[in-house]
This record gives sequence, C-alpha cells and structure tokens, in this order.
Amino acid sequence: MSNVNEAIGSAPVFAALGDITRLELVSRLSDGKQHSIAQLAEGLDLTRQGVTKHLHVLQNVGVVTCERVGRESRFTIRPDPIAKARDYLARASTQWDEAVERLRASVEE
Amino acid sequence: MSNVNEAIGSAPVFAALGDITRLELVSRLSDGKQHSIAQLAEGLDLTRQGVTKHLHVLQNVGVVTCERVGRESRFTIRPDPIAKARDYLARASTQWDEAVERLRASVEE
DNA sequence: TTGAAAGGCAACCAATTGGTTGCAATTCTG
DNA sequence: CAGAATTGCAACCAATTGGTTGCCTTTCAA
Repeated sequence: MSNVNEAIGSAPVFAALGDITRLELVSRLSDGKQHSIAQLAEGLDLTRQGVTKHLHVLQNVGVVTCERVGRESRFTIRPDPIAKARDYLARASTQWDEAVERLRASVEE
Repeated sequence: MSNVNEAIGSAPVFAALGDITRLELVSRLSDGKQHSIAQLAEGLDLTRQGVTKHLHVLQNVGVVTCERVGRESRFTIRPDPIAKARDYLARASTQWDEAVERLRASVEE
C-alpha cells in the first residue's frame, strides 16, 4: 500500500483514539483478555450506554472486536490497526528527522 | 510523567491527527520547511478559511507553530507532540504483545 | 499610488459527537 | 418460576466540528 493510502487509512484510527474515555478503554483492554461492557464501564464516570457507544466507535475502526457470550458482550483488543497507526507515526517522525537533518546540512555547507 | 497522564496528554494529538485533511497538512509540512496558508491550501478541495481552521487545530495541540512574516503566516511542524504520541502507541503495542505472550504461555503450561 | 495577494475575523449552517433516559429482550440463578 | 443481571435499541439533547461566505486589514509590487 502507498504511504498516502496508509495515512488516510490511519486517520479513523487516530480519530477513535482521540478521546480520553476511549483511550482508557483501550488501556483496560490491553491485557489481551475479554471484557464485558459492565466490567469496562466500572469506575468510568458515564452511563453504560455511553461506554457502549465508545466501544462501538472502537469496533468500527477495528481496534476491538465483540463476541456475544450468553448475556454478555465480550470485547477484545485487536492489535493490527493500532500497530499500523504506530508504524505510520514512526515513519512520519523519521521523515521529518531526515528532512531537518538535510536542511541543517545545507545551511552549514 | 505517569503512563496514564501521558495517555490523556496524547488524546488531543490523536484527535488532531484523526482527520484526512489535517493528516495531509502534516504530511506537506513534514519537509521541515515553512509553508504559507495559500501554499498549503493549494490542491486541497476546500476554501482557504477551511484550511486555516485545520491549521489552528494542529496549532492548538502543538503539532505546528505559526510565525507571521510580512503578509504571510508561515507554519512549521513541531516534532515533539507527534513523537510523544508515537512513543505512547509503541508502549501500548509492547504492552499487549507481552500480555498476549503471557496468556499464551499460561494456556500451554 | 493603486491594485492584487495573503490573511484575519465573525456570522452562519448542517452534520456529527458524546451524552442521557426509557424500555424491551435475553440470560442466568436462587 | 421469579427476579436480577446484562445488554440492545431508539429517541432525544446540547455542544462541537467542519465547512462556507462576506468583509476588512495589511503588505507587496508594477
């Protein structure tokens, strides 16, 4: 995939991570285990429905998946999208690192 | 700074990057050079004011800075916030990598 | 000096977001 | 079975977002 397409592919993931509550949810899910909604809502200062909405946002960009088990909805983190976003930022950093280095060199030459 | 505070500190940066137009602007600014608004707006399918608003969003989270020179506003990328966000994602990845590894080990033991 | 270029500011608008409440449905458990 | 737990769905709401247009100011250049 081209760089630019990976960029626009990562934008929705960044948007999903751009909320403190969702970042907290991702953090709680980072143990790799399955968590029910009630479990994830615990201690957060908003209603269960609010948490549900945030989980759906994360699900829509593929950061988490959901599996219904009995009366529970169990959410699990899905590594790939975040890894892609991470790699994108890593390459972006390298890009301006090198650019700045070239600028410095051309000034000092 | 604690991990959780770095997380909530990165949330606004993620939010700022969670838009295709702004991601494109960051990309154009990744050459480390200064760019005027008119220059950055070129080729984008929205008005100059639209671009200005996006630049302000990026400026508010510290991703870019602005310097007025003559009649131009020159924007420059500012590495730090993106680097912080990158590091946060890197640590998050490591975190669930290790967690998943521990889970796998405990299942197979 | 006069016109064009670059940008700031404010008002306005539709769509989205983040949140709520109420209620119905399913599933577990004593 | 009866009640509690867990969730889904829909309606509703205020605030934010992403975008526009119109107009004014500053600055550059012929």
